[in-house]
Parts: sequence; C-alpha cells; structure tokens
Amino acid sequence: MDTHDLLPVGTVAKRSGFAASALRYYEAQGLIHADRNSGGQRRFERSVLRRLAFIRAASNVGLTLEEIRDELERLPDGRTPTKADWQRITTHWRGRLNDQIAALERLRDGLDSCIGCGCLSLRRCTISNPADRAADGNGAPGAAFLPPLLRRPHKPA
Amino acid sequence: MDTHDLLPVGTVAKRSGFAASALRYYEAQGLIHADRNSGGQRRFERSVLRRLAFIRAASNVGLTLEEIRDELERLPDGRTPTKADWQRITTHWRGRLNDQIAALERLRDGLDSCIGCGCLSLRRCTISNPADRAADGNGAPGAAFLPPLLRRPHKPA
DNA sequence: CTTCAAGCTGAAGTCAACTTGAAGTCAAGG
DNA sequence: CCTTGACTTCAAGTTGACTTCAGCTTGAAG
Repeated sequence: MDTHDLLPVGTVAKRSGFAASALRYYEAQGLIHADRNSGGQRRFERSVLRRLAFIRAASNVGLTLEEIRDELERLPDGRTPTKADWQRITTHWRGRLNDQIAALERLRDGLDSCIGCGCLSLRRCTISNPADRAADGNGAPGAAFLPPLLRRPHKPA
Repeated sequence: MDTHDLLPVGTVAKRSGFAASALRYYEAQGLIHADRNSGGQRRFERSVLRRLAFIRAASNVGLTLEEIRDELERLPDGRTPTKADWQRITTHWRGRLNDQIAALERLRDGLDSCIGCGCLSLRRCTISNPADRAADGNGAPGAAFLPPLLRRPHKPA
C-alpha cells in the first residue's frame, strides 16, 4: 500500500513494541536486516515484524541475544520457520523452561521444608545449597555453590 | 580456638563459597559487618557465615542485594531469625518463586500449544505476547509487551 | 630478618541489553 | 521555502553484582 511496502523505524517500533533504539541495536548485532532509502534511512520489510516476534518470544524464554541470533542464523535468511524448524526450536525452548521451572520448584520445596526450622545450615539447607553439593567432610560449613538458575532481568518501561 | 574466634577474609571466602572481593563488596554495601585487627585487616565473626548463607539463599530466590539488605535490616542486628521471622521471610520468598514458576509455566504451555503451528502471530501467540495484552483492534499486529518474569543471571565461575 | 602469601584501598573494568545525548540530515505539510 | 518531527551516527551512560588492577602493608613461617 505504501511506497513499496517498506516500513521506517518508527513504524516498526510502534508495531513491534520495541524501542527504535533497540531496533537499531538489533540491526547492529545482526539479528534483523534493514534496507536503506536514498537518504540513508532504514526501511524494513514487513517480515521483520515476524522476526521481532520471534526475538521477543525467545528472549521471554530466557535466551540471550547471541543465542537468538544463532537460532535465527540456522534458518535460511528471512524464511518463516517450517514445521520441522519450529519443532526443533520449541523442543529446545521447552527443555530450557522445564529446567528453570524445576530449579525454582526445588528451591521452593526446600523452602517449605525449612519453614519453622530456621536452620539455614550451610551444609544441609536446600535453599542456600540447592544442588546438594558442598558436603565436604571436614567439619567446616561447606561452600555453597550456585545453580545457573535464572536468566535476564527484562525490566521494560 | 583461634585468637578470638575471628576469621580473616580468605577463610570466610573459602567457607562461604563467596570470593573475597564479594565479601568486601557486601561489607561496603552494608550487608555484612567486619571488625578490624590492629593492622586494619578484616576480622569476621563466625556468625557472618550464617548471614552469608542467608544472603546466598535469598539471592538464589531472586532477590536483589538491596532487597536482601532490607530484609536483613528488619532483623535485630546479627540475630538468628526467630521462627516468626523465618515464616514471614519464607512466605515472601515462596510467593516470589510461585510467581516465577507460574510465569514460566504459562510460557511453556503457550509453547506447547504452538508446536506445529509455526504461527508466532504477534497478536495471538502466548509466547511472544504472554500476558495477552496488545489486542488493539486496528488490524496491525499489536505491540508485544514483556512480563516482568525473571531476575538475575547468576553466572558463577 | 627475610620472604611472600594474604590483606588493604580506591578506581576502573566487565557483562548484557539497551538508552541517552549531541550534532547533524531528511521528508512532508503549509 | 520553512518548519517540524522523524531519522541518522557514534560515543557514552545505565544497572547490578561483582572482579580486576596497581601499588602498598601485614603477618606468619623458616
């Protein structure tokens, strides 16, 4: 309908919910592509909106931009994912979400089991020591190690 | 057994699993306290280990250091939490974990419902638009908004 | 007494994912 | 033609939780 179906950055920003600065950043990082008009301004194809939806979904799932770029690069340029692509991807994502959920549940359940005990024992407490490591036998409170639990703050406005 | 039961920073680091630099940082941020010996070196009371366990637990649950400090400040200085303290705290934490778990489950279930559809519709897809906002009626793909899902990366070694 | 690991401070660096700012260009309406 | 708002680039700033560095001091062992 427009000049040639190409959208300037502000329009893409409004329609995608990303700030224009984020779109420029994504372009610089190679996650999205933009043509330029004669004056050097970005002109996005409409398919970028779908790509941005993918980016947001992936980032909601907790992937870093680098991982997202990798995943996008495995798709032929600009192609809409096929059913097979999409199954591979969602399988990956679902695994990740399940890991995160499981880690949180372990934490929460450890919390429940601790209610009222007030222990916070460094070597026994599931909350300060979720993965049940650090039970070295030398009497001293064992070191507590971190689980690679969560990803990304994602603080919007 | 030692001079007066006071631990230097390296020992606390080893026993707590935190790096010495992190301990100095926590002291600077007011999360833990250290006395000084005649030469100006930190000497920690053993109770700091329990406090550090608390800090690690809280940070595993996803609290920021600021929130942790607030929570610690609500306890009389250095006191081991009473049963009541601990119940209040774990209730708070459990709520937070449940929120996070629920958010992830919504995401995962949306993912399941999308398998094979390959849609990634900006206005319909639960993954790119988890909170089901952005259904403005004007034909254009609606903006996708972020849920305030997760906290803190927590990337150890 | 020597030695050197361990400690000290304060400033600066790191990481991710952007945002903000400055200074200038482009495009569309009147 | 002029104005205004959208756009450009590149550099620097932001946040949280630390780590690293430089340069110096302390303290325990031999």
